[in-house]
Amino acid sequence: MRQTHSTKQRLLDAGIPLLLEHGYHDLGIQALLDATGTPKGSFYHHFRDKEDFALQVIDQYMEAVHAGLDACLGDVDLAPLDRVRGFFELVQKGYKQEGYMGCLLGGLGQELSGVSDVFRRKVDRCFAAIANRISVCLEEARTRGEIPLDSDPRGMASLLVDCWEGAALRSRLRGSAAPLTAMLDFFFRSAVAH
Amino acid sequence: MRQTHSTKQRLLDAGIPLLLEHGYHDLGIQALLDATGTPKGSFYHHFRDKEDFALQVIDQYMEAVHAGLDACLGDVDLAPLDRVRGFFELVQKGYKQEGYMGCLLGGLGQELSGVSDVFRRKVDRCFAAIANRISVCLEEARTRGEIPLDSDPRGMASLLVDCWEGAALRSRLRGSAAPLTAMLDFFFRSAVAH
DNA sequence: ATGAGAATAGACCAATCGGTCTAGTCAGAC
DNA sequence: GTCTGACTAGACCGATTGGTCTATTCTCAT
Repeated sequence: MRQTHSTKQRLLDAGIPLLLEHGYHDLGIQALLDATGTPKGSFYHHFRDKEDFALQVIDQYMEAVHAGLDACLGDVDLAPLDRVRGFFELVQKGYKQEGYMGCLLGGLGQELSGVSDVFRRKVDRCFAAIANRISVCLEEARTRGEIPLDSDPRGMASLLVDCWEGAALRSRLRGSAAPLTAMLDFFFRSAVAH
Repeated sequence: MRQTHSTKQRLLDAGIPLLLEHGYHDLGIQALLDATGTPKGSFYHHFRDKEDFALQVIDQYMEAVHAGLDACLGDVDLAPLDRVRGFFELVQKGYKQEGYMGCLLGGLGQELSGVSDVFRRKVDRCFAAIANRISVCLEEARTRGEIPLDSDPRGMASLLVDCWEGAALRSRLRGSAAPLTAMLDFFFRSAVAH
């Protein structure tokens, strides 16, 4: 395997911003090939088809997300609730760098969930995985008394992810971080005292 | 103009569920034509092109939304906050009837905002219009003391719409109303007492 | 050195895409 | 009746789509 790694990786890396911008159906294989200087034969050597490619791009995206979660949620110097907020602020910085194109999961989820159960379930599992990790932190916040004892960490984590996605869409539409920060402010203020 | 009205209207009516399910790029003109028994000539008589059609479908969708707002927000027998909640519960009923396909604005906004400024701005204006009408009700709630006097009705309304869209996406992914009700419960509980 | 398999390279394919074009049909104005 | 413009009807078009195929080149183990 000569430089299989670099070619396949190059395609996956280019896939994230291209799928973010164009979505699935508007991104032609040829456009991806042109953008990366890859011949078609290579693409179909490394990927079964376009769907396989997009699914692996999602995996690639999720690796970065989990790396962000690792970095933020594991910071024991911070209070649990601040770790969670820190994660979303990190993601927000990423959005800004990409020019506020929102979240790949939200984009592909919206475009494809009506037409493909594979993508629908895949994206849902990704959201559930993120919420799951956040709920651990929220549970710790609960036992520490940072949030009310009768809070529901799992429900709150899922809600947080859902609302974040909505704010990310709006942020994309407006090309601004305002909807994201407004959402975080509201959520964390409400979570502490309800 | 013989039955221009019924043909054009038939296309627009069919466009809402078809665009909801397939999104923009996956909905071929021919599929729309087949679904409605319309010859291609008629389509291009009534619409400049596919984009023009989709934009008019959005207008059609917004008419229903504004009708729902009229019905709910004008109900003076209810407290202002309950009117707002009533609106979203009405929308939620609609989602259920369509099999939880989410919101057309969110779907097209996600798919097309990276690729078309026309759609990006259009969808953003639609969200802003909805939030605007809701903010009037929230302002009334504020002066009546239903929510804290230092609340920001405009910001809250925008936030509510954004988070709703996120919950609608999740509801679509899971084929369930749970994310929608969870979101509403959290928001209205938090809005009252912050 | 050579054989094997991984990877590259791009010509090629049928199908579908959005859109155009011309012909014909229809209702109402005069 | 007949003229006019709105509307229907679908054949047709070039471009592009996702995907296949064969030929070639490269790397590494032996």
